[in-house]
Amino acid sequence: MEPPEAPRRIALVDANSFYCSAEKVWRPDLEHVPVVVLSNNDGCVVARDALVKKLGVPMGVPWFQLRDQARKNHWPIVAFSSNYELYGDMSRRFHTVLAQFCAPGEQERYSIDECFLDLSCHRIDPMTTGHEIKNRVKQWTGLGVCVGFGRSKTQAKLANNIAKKQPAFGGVCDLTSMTEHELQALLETVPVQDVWGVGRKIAEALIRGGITTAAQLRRTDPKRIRERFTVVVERTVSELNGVPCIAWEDQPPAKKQIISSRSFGGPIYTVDELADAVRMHAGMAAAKLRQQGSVAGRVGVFIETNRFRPQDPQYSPFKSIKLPVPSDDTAVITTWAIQVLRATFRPFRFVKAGVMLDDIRERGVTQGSLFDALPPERDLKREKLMGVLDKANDKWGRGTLGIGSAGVKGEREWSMNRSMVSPRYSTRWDELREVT
DNA sequence: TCTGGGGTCCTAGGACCC
DNA sequence: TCTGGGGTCCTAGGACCC
Repeated sequence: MEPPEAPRRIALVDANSFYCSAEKVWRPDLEHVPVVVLSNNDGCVVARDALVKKLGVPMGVPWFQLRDQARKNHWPIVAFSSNYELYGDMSRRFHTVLAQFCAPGEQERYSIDECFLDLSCHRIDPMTTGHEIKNRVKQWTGLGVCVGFGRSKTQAKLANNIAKKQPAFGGVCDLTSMTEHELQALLETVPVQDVWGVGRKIAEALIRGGITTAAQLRRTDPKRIRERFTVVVERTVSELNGVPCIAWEDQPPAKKQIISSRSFGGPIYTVDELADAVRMHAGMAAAKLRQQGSVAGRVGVFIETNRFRPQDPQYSPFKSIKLPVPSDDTAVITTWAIQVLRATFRPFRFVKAGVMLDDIRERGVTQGSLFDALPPERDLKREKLMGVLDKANDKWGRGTLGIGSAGVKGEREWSMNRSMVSPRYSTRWDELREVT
């Protein structure tokens, strides 16, 4: 029999209103002004600061609706177009500070603004360490964070949620030092839909069955949960009980699917204009593919009409095709994508297009066709060309170089609207913050 | 007029094979 | 002419996450 494993202690550090905070760090004049950040195309609200949340603005509202509402109510809301170069750099700083608190394999960069730390092997007082983390991130990056400690990732997420929503905790919540009785009592205060892994549908079903709090979910019979739902929810119950079921991933695994898509700045009606956008997305997706050293075996294309206009005829097909030989070559992927597009196109009023790469595997270990006498030779000339493409787009910005007319910089009907974008303060010399 | 983008995992069901 | 069950692979769709 194996010795029982020592209990784990996992921290989840989560930045508060990350995109808004990343903007406000550079705009101290906006400290007391409500701020939102918009999705691509200035479509929806994807981030709200504390002041906007207090106004009762829900996540995901269309900006044109909020703008009118703000005008009517005299809310001085300031909106920013999304500035991913800025957020990416702020994220890098955030994770770099957190790396100081653990060994390399003990950090999992879960998302742009969330990070798990496995501190099981550190002799720490969680509350003290939690506040140290919070203070140091604030001091070095300007970002506010909350810290949650638990015996599993789900518990750590839950602790973080409590730290965020219950001011009495002061931004740090430690479930690992609580008695069973304290833990269960605290979880009584958490609605079941706040549990990580319980979304809208499952929450509805649970509540119908009389399970309304995290404490109740924790006490359910895993077998019955599995019969009623899936293994995913069963694992959540185990995790709530402090039994880790979700793997630790300190190295980000290679993507199994890569998507590039975007709404257009305005509606598009012709296949040639769609082809232009699809070429751009094929190029973007292929570049991501090369970056992780993979090839794709399937290329798919989707185009969409506007589902918010019920008066319009709707047509939103997705079609994919298996490549004769898996590839990471922009020209190859583009050619097939355009072919798929032309096969599905019908004249409608389109508002969005995208390219999806599937059946992704490591480059170099690909099996050639049975009928190939020799393994397919790698085309060194093409690889060199792709290398130049990637370097140029990396250095001078996306869409500097493309195949054919794809992604040549300039205004088109389908290019994005982002009229309220802030400077890239931290990554471009010519956009540095000026102090006068 | 204007309503995001990019992922993962699981399950069910059909095709196909032995 | 009739009839079976088990296994695998693939795909579509649903649910979740940030």
